[in-house]
Amino acid sequence: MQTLKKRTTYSIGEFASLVGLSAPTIRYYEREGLLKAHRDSSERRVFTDVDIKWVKFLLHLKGTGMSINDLKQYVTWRAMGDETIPNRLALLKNTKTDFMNQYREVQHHLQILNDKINWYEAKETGNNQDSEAFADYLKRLGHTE
Amino acid sequence: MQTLKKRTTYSIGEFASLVGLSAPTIRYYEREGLLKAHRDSSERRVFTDVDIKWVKFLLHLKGTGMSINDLKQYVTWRAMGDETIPNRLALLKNTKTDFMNQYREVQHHLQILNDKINWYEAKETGNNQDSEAFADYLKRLGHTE
DNA sequence: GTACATCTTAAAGTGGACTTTAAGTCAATG
DNA sequence: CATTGACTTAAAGTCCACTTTAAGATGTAC
Repeated sequence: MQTLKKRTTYSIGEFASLVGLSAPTIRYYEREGLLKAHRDSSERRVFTDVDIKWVKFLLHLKGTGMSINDLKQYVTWRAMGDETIPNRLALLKNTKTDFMNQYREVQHHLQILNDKINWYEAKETGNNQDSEAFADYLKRLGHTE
Repeated sequence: MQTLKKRTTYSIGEFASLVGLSAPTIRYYEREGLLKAHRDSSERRVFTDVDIKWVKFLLHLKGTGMSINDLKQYVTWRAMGDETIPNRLALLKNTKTDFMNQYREVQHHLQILNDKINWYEAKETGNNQDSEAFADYLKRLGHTE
């Protein structure tokens, strides 16, 4: 059973748009050690599909709240081999804990935003009980602060 | 039926810690026009419970993704009276739309973070199918990218 | 063979949201 | 009545994550 691997490579511009970043940002990430590019005969960066997967993974981590510095730490540990798996796991779990806390807060913020939108809409359509104040409206809904 | 209103006032330091900000941040918000403080006989800022409610409300809006500039716009419209309610409503609805889009993205990021944590844990306890690659693991779970 | 897009580097600049500094005022306490 | 701590202002500084600039090299299209 023979497997044909597509051997596609990308310039920094192609690569950048494939992962949704700018070329300067890719260079910046490389300077920070988050990725390393191969080079062609004239020192131009060459990227592969594996690099795409890697950057997309980094962006997922970043999207959960990890800073560039956190990512650097992760990448450093990764380069050190399997004995740093506990470190990486702890970092990811802390990230998750922070994320979940933020998540809860943000849901409360959304609730207030929704309440305010509904309050304005009631006010606009004249459905407001005698121009009820927002604070009283919230109290009536059982939403604090 | 007589109502006793507690007439408590706060210095900037007390106020700041009550709303979870620093005194310089309160001054910064005042400079930006997000709030205005009363002053005592020696020009020191004086805040009330109403101000606390107001700042907390602003922080809820801020927590849904509104920038200081968005808040300034909101406050400006608010000061112009009820004819700007449609403007404010539109601003809040746009904020909500942006928020919901971000929310969905971030949930996907969390999914990948969770998958990676579980993958590491499987790897640690030796429960990994022959050191299955993360990409294959994701594919098996039906999680893209 | 020349124009043009795209790449290369190092270094400086940007935006947002504060934070810090410096120099001074004021009220209360010992 | 001097020290202390909390306040006042304006202006400069900080942090993060990029972005922009400048000056030059290279490969491709006509």
